[in-house]
Amino acid sequence: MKSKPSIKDIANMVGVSTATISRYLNGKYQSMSEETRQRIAAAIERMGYQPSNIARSLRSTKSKTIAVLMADIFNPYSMDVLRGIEQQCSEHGYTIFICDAKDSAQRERNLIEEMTAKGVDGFIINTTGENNNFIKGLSLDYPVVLIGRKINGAAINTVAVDNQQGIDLAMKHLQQKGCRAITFLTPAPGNISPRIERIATFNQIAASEAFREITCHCLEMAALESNALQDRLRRQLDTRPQERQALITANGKLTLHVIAALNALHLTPPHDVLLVGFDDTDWAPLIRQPLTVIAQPTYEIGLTAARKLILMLDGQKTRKETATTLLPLSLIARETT
Amino acid sequence: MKSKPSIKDIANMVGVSTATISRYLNGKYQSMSEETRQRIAAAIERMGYQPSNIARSLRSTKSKTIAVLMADIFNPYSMDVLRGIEQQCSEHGYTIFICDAKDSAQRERNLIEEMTAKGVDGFIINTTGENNNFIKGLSLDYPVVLIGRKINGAAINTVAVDNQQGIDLAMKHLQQKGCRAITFLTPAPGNISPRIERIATFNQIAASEAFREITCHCLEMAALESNALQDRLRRQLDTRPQERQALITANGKLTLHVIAALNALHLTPPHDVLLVGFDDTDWAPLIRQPLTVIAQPTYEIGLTAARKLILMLDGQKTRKETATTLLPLSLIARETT
DNA sequence: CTGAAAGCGCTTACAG
DNA sequence: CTGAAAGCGCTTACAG
Repeated sequence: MKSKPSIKDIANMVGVSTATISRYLNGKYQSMSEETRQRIAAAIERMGYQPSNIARSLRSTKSKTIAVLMADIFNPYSMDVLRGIEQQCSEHGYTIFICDAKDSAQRERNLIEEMTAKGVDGFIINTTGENNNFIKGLSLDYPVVLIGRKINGAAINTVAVDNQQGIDLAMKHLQQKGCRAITFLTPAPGNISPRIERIATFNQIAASEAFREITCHCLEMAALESNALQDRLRRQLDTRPQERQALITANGKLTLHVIAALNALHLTPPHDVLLVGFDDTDWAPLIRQPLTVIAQPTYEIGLTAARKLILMLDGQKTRKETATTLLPLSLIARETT
Repeated sequence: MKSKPSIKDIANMVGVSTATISRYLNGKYQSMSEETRQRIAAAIERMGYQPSNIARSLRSTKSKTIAVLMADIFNPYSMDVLRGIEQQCSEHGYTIFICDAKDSAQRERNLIEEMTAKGVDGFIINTTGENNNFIKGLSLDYPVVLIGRKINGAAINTVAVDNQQGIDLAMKHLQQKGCRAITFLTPAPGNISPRIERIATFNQIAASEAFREITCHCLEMAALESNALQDRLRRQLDTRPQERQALITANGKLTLHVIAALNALHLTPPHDVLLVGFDDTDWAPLIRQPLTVIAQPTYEIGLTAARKLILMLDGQKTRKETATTLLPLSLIARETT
């Protein structure tokens, strides 16, 4: 392993000081002669020299890296969001550390500390919802953009989705299809804003005049293991066996489990029960019955979040506009409804 | 943004030199008095001091970071592999840069250079197959572990899967189900070793005595867009309309497209055609007909690769054993066959 | 247009 | 048990 050349080697080779090489590296070509510039270029080329980012970071206290923390990276939602973030960041010369909190608040905190120690320039966070004060504190020291999940009363830039609209879309759709009973299946909301918003909107619409004739239930699913889920679904659907019933599932992962349970119960949408899921996953159109879905603009969420953070990082001023960007959801009607 | 305390601040606070603080940080407790040690601990705690990893990296030329390059990160295979890598790395104090080459050789090269500039300690690479010499060169300067895709004649540690066995599993299974025609659908092999191996094994078994009565075709799919694929499949299946036919798809992404095409053609497995796919994706059991699958031990692949690399990094000697670990595939029979 | 010099925050022989 | 000092590879006023 031949040790890599440093700025000093290049300086010696060209016969100038390291300062000049540094200027070259930073594109300050006006402050050197054309000849010097060309000789430096040649030497760098010949030696295959690459400046050390870590040395640069140490000096400039900018590392050109961003930490991206996801509450659960293996949620299909997260994957697409990451794609958007990645695209935007690499375009602007930022590298990202992708971190998975695995739905653990403790892990989330550790990761944040680890990342500050790594010297990242900023954070994009899809939070577990359990570290609100911690993250508020972080946002005082670092540029932070929140994704999907808001933190109450914090002046933190946020990119989220219009959950009211999403639930509205789903319920109107099902109403139109003649459903007489709608059950909303959601994970326990915890401190997670989109879950809270969706549940609140669901209940609100359920209580509205327009839905007087429709029985609405919100069901928090704790356990996702197959038997419990089957039991729960069977009981729920048996309540009104004669009526046209519908299920709304709050995210892609949950949908997958619900479909498995439905299969096991030999219940086929839309005949036995209508089904609308949040998140347009890649398998949604191909499932036993292609799935009607509330699609999140996942790629755009990631893109927007990254763009915001980069604006904060590169922007002339500390752009403290702290806006919450609300992106729209859309309903894609397929065979399950 | 109050600037973070440095080792100097702690040293001043405690009234010792930075050398002593550094020793403390590196756990060299034997070389300081119990009292000093406790006072340092207290000061660090009080100030919320965190050592700067980038400064440490600069000094020690170890960054405790690993670059993970994936040819295509949005392949379901890649996701699970990453999970295994992540788990193993974080357990050993390594942070990973996840990079997506997006199937571009050029991008792959750029990423590698970028990562060396970032000062990573080693590489885990699922290569595009187009940078063999480049990666061989890299492996001379850095610890490298290859994932899934081998590089010919290179002394590089590799974690791969037993593709011969996988194809064998699939074909025997289909033979047993009474198929008279088997078509293997694969992306163009390029320089990608598992594709080459699977195609070779397929042809080899097809030519064997045991398969004399079975018509076997290997079909390289260039375009995945729906119409072209439908046409191609229709033509292939129309060849022998009277016989029991089967399809083997070479990876999860391809499977998804094939299923979509089959749906469009109103062909339902296993009635109209049997279907075995490589990769046990999360949607595989839930598809219109739960999918028979050759499952890769994806998580284990990632885990093993990371473990190998860490052994090279942390190991006392440069363990140049350069073994290729071959992991077994398994067949999960579901409703499509 | 260019260089000398200080310094970013650590680590590590060396000396005591 | 502890410190002074050099140095990792850069950048950046400052001076010319």
